[in-house]
Amino acid sequence: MLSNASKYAIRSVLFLAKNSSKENKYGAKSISDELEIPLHFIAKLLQQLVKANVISSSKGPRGGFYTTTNDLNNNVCTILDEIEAGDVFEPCFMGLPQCGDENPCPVHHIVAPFKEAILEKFKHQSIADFAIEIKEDGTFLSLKGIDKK
Amino acid sequence: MLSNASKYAIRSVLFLAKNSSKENKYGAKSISDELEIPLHFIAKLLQQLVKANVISSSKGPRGGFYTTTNDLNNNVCTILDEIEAGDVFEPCFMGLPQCGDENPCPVHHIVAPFKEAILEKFKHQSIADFAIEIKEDGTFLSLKGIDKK
DNA sequence: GCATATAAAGATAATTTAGTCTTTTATTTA
DNA sequence: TAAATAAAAGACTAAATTATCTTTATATGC
Repeated sequence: MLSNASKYAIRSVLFLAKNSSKENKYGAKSISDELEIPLHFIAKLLQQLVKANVISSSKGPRGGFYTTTNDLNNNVCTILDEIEAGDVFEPCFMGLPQCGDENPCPVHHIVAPFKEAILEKFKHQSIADFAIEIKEDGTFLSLKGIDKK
Repeated sequence: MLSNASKYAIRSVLFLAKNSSKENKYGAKSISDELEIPLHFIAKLLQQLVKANVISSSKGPRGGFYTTTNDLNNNVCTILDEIEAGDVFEPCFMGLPQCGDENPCPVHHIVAPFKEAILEKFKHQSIADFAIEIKEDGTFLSLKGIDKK
């Protein structure tokens, strides 16, 4: 459903939202290490997100990527709009060109509520709120070094 | 989540399950037309499914693809096992290598129930039952010629 | 001001997925 | 038995996605 690029981008932004500040920046290298994402790939994506004002950056020693309180007003869909070509959630799960409530594919009744739920989160929850939730719930953006049960 | 190949294959098999019989076969061309799938692409997939005993075929005039009652005992996951490399539903929505109930990503609680629901259908409902349900519910495998609302 | 660290930019390469084309083989029917 | 039809098989092409590499620009600290 999401491309690797989108997954990488979302996790990176949420990571910065959770951990960074103007005084505490993260270089592409450390994000790459922390989230186990190919360095040059995530570097590209981060650049793109800076240009789109989703995150911020500064060059030079002690430079890196970070989020401002203003950046945090965005939501996850802002990221997707930047990375993906079209609407990621529009295409029918079974590939029908015009699947919808009126003309449903055989799994529409299962897929539609899921899409709604995820869209609610991605569209209507700010990055800031999402990051707070992640802190509170203790969910993960990386499982580096976590021993699998 | 599903590749085009999988979507094409699933729709084709369900189409045959719903419409075909030993006496009423469908050529690759008519399936391609009916479901609006590239001819040579679906031809390849159908061949693959015949070899895997998911559907049946016969060559020559009045030949084509069809399903036997035995074929119909399969389920959708049988198709996916044939077309896709690994488990389509295993990968985490956010890309975490070991996301699960113990170590959930930030959307695991939304995604997991969906995966369960779709897997229940794809793994535990026979193609036969699925086709019956499609007939009863009037859901669509193709929207060719349906006027969009 | 110089060395260094880091993002920015752009070119290139590799892989996967999607789609097409051609030839061969089997079956049916006249 | 010949002609027609349709699947089977395999080679090939195209496009999208993923990933890498190299160079340039900019800010920092000494």
